[in-house]
Amino acid sequence: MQHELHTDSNLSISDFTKDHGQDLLIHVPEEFSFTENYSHLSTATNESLYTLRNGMIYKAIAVGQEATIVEISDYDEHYMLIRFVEEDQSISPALRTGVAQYVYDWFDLGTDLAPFYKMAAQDPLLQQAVVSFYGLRNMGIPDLYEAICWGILGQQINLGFAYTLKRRFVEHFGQALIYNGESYWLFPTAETIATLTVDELAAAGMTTVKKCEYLIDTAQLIVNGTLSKDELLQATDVKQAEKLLVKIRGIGPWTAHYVLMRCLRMPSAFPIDDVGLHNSIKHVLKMDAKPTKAHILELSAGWSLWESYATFYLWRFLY
DNA sequence: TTCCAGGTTTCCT
DNA sequence: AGGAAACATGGA
Repeated sequence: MQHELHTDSNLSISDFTKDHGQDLLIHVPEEFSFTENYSHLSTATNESLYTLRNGMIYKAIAVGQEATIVEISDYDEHYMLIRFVEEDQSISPALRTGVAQYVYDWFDLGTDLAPFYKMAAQDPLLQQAVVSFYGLRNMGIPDLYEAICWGILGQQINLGFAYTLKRRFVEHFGQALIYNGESYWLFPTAETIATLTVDELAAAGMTTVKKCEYLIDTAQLIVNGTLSKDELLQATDVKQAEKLLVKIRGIGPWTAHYVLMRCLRMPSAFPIDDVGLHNSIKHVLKMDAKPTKAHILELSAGWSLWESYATFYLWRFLY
């Protein structure tokens, strides 16, 4: 798998961060626009896991058993600023490093987008996208359980309702950190959900019974170690990783690729069945009907190793 | 009421 | 392996 990743794994997070008093500066690559990523985040309706205010991002982040609330903002051309907002909280070195790692992963700062932009400039579907959204990163979901849940919740329902379900799930079973009287939520842990019953999830407003089963089953697989990021990363390629995921009830090809794209960061992950992707292609090419799968395969023939970024950029047209 | 939504499972050649 | 049918549920 390593040969497929666009990142340099020999570097550690400390190579990208520096202290700024109590706060932290994190280095951003050249092809990066804070505004563009902020604007992407602002398209989420009814998001329960972060808050946007005055150009700054507020989010609770857990690292092991610790957690804190951070404020992320644009600093200068080369850095973002991560501020630990809880005044009298002492931040352990492990938490500090973990937060930096999380933000680095969340914004996918390790990917060199130059080759993608070069390819996209010649691609009829992508050339407009990469101009319009220059500096946008594939903002991911670093936590595997969260990524799988979000995939499952989003299956075959409109996105607005998916956000409603996620909020109910988070606010019933997640943990809230309080700052200035406002709650900042951590996504429920697999450990928490693994012990619940379908009835308990249903009582929390998770109206689709099948989804409840899938959420609990996958939580148990993660808790008992059957399913992990390490296991998936050891797959030789996307196809094999997909096989590992699709074995699980509730995870089909779409969810598998969605998770491989947004959590495992596999460049070739490609949720080709995604109705949003279809609508976006239809929009960009001014088509009367949604493209067929065969047509999409043709259109994406030149995207090798950038399928996931291409998809992410095309989605951006939908909002 | 009908149709659609960031699909998956089941069942069928 | 690949394809059609069944399935579930809220919102427009």
